[in-house]
Amino acid sequence: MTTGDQLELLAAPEPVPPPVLLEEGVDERSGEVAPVRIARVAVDTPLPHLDRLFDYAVPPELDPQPVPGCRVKVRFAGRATDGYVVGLGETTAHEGRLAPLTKVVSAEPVLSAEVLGLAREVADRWAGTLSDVLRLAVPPRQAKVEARPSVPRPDDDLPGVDDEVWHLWPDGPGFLGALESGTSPRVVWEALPLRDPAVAVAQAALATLRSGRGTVVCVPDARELDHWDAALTSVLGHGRHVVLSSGQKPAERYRSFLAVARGEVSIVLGTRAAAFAPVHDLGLVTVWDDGDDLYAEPRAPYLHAREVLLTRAVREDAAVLVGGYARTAEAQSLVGSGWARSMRAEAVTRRRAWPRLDVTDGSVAGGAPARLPHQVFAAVRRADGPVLVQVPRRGYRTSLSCQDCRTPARCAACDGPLAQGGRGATLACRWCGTEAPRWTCPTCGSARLRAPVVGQLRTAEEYAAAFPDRAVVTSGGADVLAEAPPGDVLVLATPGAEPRVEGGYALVVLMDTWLALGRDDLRVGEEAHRRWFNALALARERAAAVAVGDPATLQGLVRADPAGLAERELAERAEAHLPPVARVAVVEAPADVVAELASRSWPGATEVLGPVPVPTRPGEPEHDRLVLRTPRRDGPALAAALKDLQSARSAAKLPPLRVRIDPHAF
DNA sequence: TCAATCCGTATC
DNA sequence: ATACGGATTGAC
Repeated sequence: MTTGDQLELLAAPEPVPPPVLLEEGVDERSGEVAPVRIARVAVDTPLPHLDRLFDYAVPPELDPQPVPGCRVKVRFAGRATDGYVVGLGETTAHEGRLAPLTKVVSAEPVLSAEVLGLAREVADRWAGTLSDVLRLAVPPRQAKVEARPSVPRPDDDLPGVDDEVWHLWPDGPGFLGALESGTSPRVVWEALPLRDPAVAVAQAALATLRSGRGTVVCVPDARELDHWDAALTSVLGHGRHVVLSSGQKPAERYRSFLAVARGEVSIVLGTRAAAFAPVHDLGLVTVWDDGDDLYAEPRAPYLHAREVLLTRAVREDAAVLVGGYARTAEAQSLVGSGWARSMRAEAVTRRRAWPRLDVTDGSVAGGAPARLPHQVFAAVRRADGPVLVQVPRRGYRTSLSCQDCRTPARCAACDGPLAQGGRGATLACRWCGTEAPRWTCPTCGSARLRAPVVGQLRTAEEYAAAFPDRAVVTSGGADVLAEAPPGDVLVLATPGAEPRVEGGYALVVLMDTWLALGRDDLRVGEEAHRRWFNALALARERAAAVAVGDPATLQGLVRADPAGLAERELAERAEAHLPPVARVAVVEAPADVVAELASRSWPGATEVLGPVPVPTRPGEPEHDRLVLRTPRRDGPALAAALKDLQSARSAAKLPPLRVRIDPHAF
């Protein structure tokens, strides 16, 4: 070999080693060479820079032997660590010595290839780690449950699909037919009072089951879960679905999970973590009331169950049903892009289904109790049957708005909420920090600002005194009622805590609607309308409804037009460059770290807003917040950049940053 | 010249 | 956390 050749070799880039057979064992009897079995393992480590697969040697004497998807113990960085085998083979790209699997915890394959792929995609989308996502996707093991598998089997024949409940929607029966024939339509569904959405979804799950495919149904909370569980049982009979929720006891939850993982049951009803349920041959994913913030995971990587389900539907070619009385801008964007179809009833049906809504200002007249508008007083006196009064909770985070027309005060630079006393005592944007010393209202030109009035919570005693012929019950806070007693009851409930009542309410009252609009996150309007529609949906047919507030801001509610409202909301988000039209990443960390991040260059057309101080409770360390905003197409690149950042930090033993992609609120 | 020790880095 | 490799230090 000449000197020149050697130099060339030295200058050449590091050669990528081909996968090699590392070690060989010789069978003593035959003398044949037996290759060493290698397990590829997803190791449970919180460190982003170690978020990849590692290979381990499988000792031949290990009992039981590993299978793909099973839980194992391995020695990782010197300590015993949990992991999942994601594959078995005979080659590795690792150049060093392989450590052996320490133990196969159980031969139960709890992590399917589908869920692994989903978890990887989800982790990347939210700049998080596979481990963090797998912790949500696979519940903790319960050995006793594994040993004694016991889910009741259905004891009757599969019923036929009954599309009666879907007749209110012209496309409804066709949708069920498509599911039953094995195709995968995608629908954003505007539900209506008068038909139980849980029964309608149960029929959709049944149609899907009759095509040989499974369904995941997500609902926001335990109260809905109970109702939907009963509805699914009424349609499907016993043993055809399981409930999977974080509220269950560990053994109960794991029993449901195992029944699904083993393919014994293929319809899953649950809260947000059920989005990962390992249903075999997935045919349909459904999410009810996707605007509920309970779908947003409060821990890293702060993912959203609706987005997980949509991702999953694409990966597994499943049908999609995003339903609610109200409609989110996110759901509307699926329609706007043509990805999903909007399913609504005709106008005449919608008018018949929703209660007729009168809007009254807050004027109080003689005869009514203190602070109770006389139109509300009169309507309650007139009502023949149960009455629901939705009372906004006090203590909402309030932002500033116009003194004269109540338009929220927004930042001229980024459309974020203005607040007093962020940095110093000047008026400044809570997102980007831009100061607005001379604010004027873009709607009416007024220069006067006000903090929205936080209304007095009317006490049950006041109502009881005003309506002596009615039993007054309350629901809210720690005491949430699922079902109100029948009869001439008057129910006072905070938004989201409204109980159902047998036969539906004769009257629904929405008190002080402007209070709900005084919050300052990006979903003010959407969230307020969602809660109003959900309350109105508890009314019986031809019920009355009264809203206390400004008729101009309640037009969409009066017209009972959730899709129209969602379209407007989406247009506003587009104009303000907010999700789901744009993608944002909200990063929180100590001020010096955030300052350095603010000066970096970020992928594509990413804008940097801030930093601004995060409002902190006493005793908490002070942090700054940076908002990175980017066109949707650059979302993956931004997430990758943030993941790289987290990796670099964890490799340097620095604490992780709090990174939230498209958070529900910030 | 060699071994003990320190430091940074990878973690199979 | 622990283990390893390379660099550094210090005794002979």
